[in-house]
Amino acid sequence: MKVTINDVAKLAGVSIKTVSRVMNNEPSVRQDTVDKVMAAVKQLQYQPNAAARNLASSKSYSIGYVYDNPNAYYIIDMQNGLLEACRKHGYELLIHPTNAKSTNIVNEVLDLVERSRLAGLVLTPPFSEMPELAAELDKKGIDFVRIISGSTPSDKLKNCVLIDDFTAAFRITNHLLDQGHSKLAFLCGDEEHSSSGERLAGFKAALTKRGITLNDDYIIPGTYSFESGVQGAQTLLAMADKPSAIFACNDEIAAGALFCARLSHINIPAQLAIAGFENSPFSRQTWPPLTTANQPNSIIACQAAELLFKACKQTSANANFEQPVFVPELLVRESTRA
Amino acid sequence: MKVTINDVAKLAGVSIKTVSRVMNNEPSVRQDTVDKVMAAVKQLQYQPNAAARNLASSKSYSIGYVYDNPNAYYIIDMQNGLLEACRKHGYELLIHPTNAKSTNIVNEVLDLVERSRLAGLVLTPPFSEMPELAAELDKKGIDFVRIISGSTPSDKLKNCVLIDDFTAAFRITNHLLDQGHSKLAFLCGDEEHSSSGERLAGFKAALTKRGITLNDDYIIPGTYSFESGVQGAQTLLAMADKPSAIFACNDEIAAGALFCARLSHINIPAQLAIAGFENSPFSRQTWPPLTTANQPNSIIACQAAELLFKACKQTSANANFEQPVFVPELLVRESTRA
DNA sequence: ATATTAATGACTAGCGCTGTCATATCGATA
DNA sequence: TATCGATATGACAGCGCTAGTCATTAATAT
Repeated sequence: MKVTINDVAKLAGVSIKTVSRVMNNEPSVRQDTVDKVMAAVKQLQYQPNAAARNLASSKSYSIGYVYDNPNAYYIIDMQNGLLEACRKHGYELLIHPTNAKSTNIVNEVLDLVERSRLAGLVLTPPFSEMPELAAELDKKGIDFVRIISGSTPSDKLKNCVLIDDFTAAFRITNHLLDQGHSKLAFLCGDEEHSSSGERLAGFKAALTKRGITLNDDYIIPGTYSFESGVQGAQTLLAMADKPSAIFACNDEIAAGALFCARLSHINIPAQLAIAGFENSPFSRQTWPPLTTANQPNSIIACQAAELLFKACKQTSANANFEQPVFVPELLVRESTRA
Repeated sequence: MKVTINDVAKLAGVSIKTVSRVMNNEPSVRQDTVDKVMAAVKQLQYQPNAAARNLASSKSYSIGYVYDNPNAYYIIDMQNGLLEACRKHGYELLIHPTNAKSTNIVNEVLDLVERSRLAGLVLTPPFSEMPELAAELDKKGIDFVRIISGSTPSDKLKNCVLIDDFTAAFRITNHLLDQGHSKLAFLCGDEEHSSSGERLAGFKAALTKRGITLNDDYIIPGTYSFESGVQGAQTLLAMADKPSAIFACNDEIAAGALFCARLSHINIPAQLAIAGFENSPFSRQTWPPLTTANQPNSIIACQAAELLFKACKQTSANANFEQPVFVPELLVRESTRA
């Protein structure tokens, strides 16, 4: 019934110490010994007792995912990616949704790590973009990986997985320009999310490159929400000189803009092109379907977790982080097709 | 730095065993002793080490949430509700998405419980509707709570939280009838989800009560997906005698139907009324917004977890389960408003 | 064959808590 | 006040594993 390390040792004909060595990937175990042990493990379906392991080694085999994001699809994708990596490496995932704006969020996270004896943390925006959090975690020697908006690996972003929102936004904007639009508006997401800034920067860069003058009035601040999209579009459509295309910072905003356009009996895309970002499931389900950029969230999350596991294994001294960069890919759909 | 039970015992002037008793709410500890200990706990900010607890007691303070549902909003809501209850009771939540159709799902779940030493399980459809799973869990003495579609508490549903889809569907149908419709169609969800059957039953009951003859051709089998809604609506709209209202088994399906209606240039709700179910966030964001029924998922989940914790504490012998029933509430929006 | 290194095992000591069982304390009764 | 049953508390072992220390053996080099 309950298989312990002893049973494995007996079956493999080695000492429990050796089994322990194998289970923990310690060096200086001969390959055929490893094989013998692994065979026994498989035969007995041995699963080390996590509690005992944690207790004895005072570090756990679980990582935490701290998030505060209203987008369910995003979270689920992230979770699934993280879980995939966790399963592969025998870790457990502890999810910790919380309010990013709470005053002592740093302490809350620190508490979480201590209480649950977490081996590490995966942070997504806005947590991945809090310098004071990163600093504190570093100080305490807590391993973590951040998923963050950015295009260029750098020393400051040591333990980061980068999402190149800039380039993706640049491409979406180019697509809009290719459709013959020149009066482009931009609906921003939350200011404190750097993705919003990056996307806006990509948007501006594309205009500049084509020599198109940017109309500052066409840049509408907002948040990553449907309501914000409705409002933003309202503002734009009330202008004497309306834009002919809207680039929304994400699909929710774009869906809001679409909703507003429909209220105003404006034909999409004939009278107004709308593009989103993120490739949420519903971006295919709006009418017309939204042009957007696909962010492979679960793959990104999986990579982030892999990176974290690597980090956990090496001493911080010789830490040598890769910085994978993902460029969301342009998906052209009817909402912008001439 | 690290506070152990010893520190608390010393400060409170009692033995560690007594502290343990207090921490576990065991009876036969005098009130003033409890107070002394709790004061020490508070002063030292003591947090019991979960790993040690698990190891010593061979049962853990985590529960599992097993699910297989494509609906991200649903999952997130459930998770949040479960987490709320977990935090309150000092439990941890282990999420376990998996494929419900895999052949040996029962073993997989059993494995999960054993490997992670789970204290209990929360099951949502379709897992909550697998008699063989429930039987096996019962046999192994594993505590679990099911969230399930049903209206009447009964012995067979001992450890269940019920969602009264029947009544909710009955009310939605009544609303449709009140709008003057008499040619009502129904787009089914997955057959293996009993919610689909319950909702259909409620639909039929409402028609019967009003003495309206049911057109069997108007009942379209399908799955809980947008695509299914598109297809179902296509079938209905291709009929010589089209229905004037569609009741979709959930919002996704309704959104699909909406999409299809738009493709066919059919005006909603003037030419066709469409109602959904679930109150997904996007049901407010379609055009026009969808009439639906609100299922308070996170509250339901929280209740389920509470029930589970109760179950964990009592011996199965004197188990005395409540069976809370939730009736999703009708939300009338533009998609059905005359 | 011998020196040198790499693999492995035997043993021990915990990790921080809970379970068992023995002991101490208490209130009530005779 | 002595006695008893019930209640409250403590001493101690052990959960299953890791990690350290040496001692021992096997593999490789000289």
